[in-house]
Amino acid sequence: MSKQGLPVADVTAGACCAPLVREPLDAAEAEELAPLFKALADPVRLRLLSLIACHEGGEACVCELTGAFALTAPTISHHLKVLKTAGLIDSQRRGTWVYYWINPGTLARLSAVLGPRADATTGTMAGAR
Amino acid sequence: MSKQGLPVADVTAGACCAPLVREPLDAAEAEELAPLFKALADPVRLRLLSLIACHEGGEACVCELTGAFALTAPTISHHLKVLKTAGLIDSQRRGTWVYYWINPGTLARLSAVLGPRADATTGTMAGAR
DNA sequence: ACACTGTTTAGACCGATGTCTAAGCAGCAT
DNA sequence: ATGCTGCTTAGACATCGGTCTAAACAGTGT
Repeated sequence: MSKQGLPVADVTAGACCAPLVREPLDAAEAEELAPLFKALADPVRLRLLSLIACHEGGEACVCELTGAFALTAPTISHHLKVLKTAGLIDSQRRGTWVYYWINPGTLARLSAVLGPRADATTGTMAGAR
Repeated sequence: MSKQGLPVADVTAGACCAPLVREPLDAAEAEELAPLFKALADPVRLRLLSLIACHEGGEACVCELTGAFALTAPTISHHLKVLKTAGLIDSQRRGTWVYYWINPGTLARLSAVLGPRADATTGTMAGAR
């Protein structure tokens, strides 16, 4: 159960994850990372991400998310789109409802970039470089 | 000396760092975290942070940073201010030059929030829960 | 076919943000 | 004192971003 326990394996992007504090980020990496942080740079989106990740089964229906905020459905939909475009979540329509789940690889990558010795990414670097 | 070697101890905010994916972020935490991610949500600031962190001695003079970008000094100054306001870096004037260094606690906190098992924060949670 | 519910798209509005130029402040050196 | 260099502040300008309402699209059920 719980997709959150998975070993993360899938690190979406090609660029690897030398922590920010280990070697200087080159311009290209920075351009690539900034939009990810931008997607996280909103309290509503942070909570959405968290709600989705923590929801039983590792996925949540939009209707369950909308209720948690004092915002209209279109606004929630907008935020979900931003998160999805950034690659932080994925979605699928199932009958009437649309379900969203987290893409753990993207999250892990960000954590790795910020972390002083971000190894939580598990096998991704295996001590290399 | 290198302030970056410090044991991090100081995790600025009171709210601690249950990873995003472990339990739902409440509104207050989200409001508090979002500005930190916003500070990171710009390629120039990401590179600045990285340049500062990686610079020998753990600190860098503004004049060394400005050269790395095709931007005017005021713009760099602005970005440094944003990072400083967010608590990601600190600075001190020393004679003619102003030096900036990273506040590793803030960075570690963010990494912990994103990471599935972000332990990099060192003793902060010590395997609890 | 129709109506009803859930979700997204389109467009408008307004405040926030990145960049610049011009000007100010802080130290150092002549 | 005066000027020179390093850095920041102030203000202007253009763009981006979050929110809303209105309307469209997708599925289900009668």
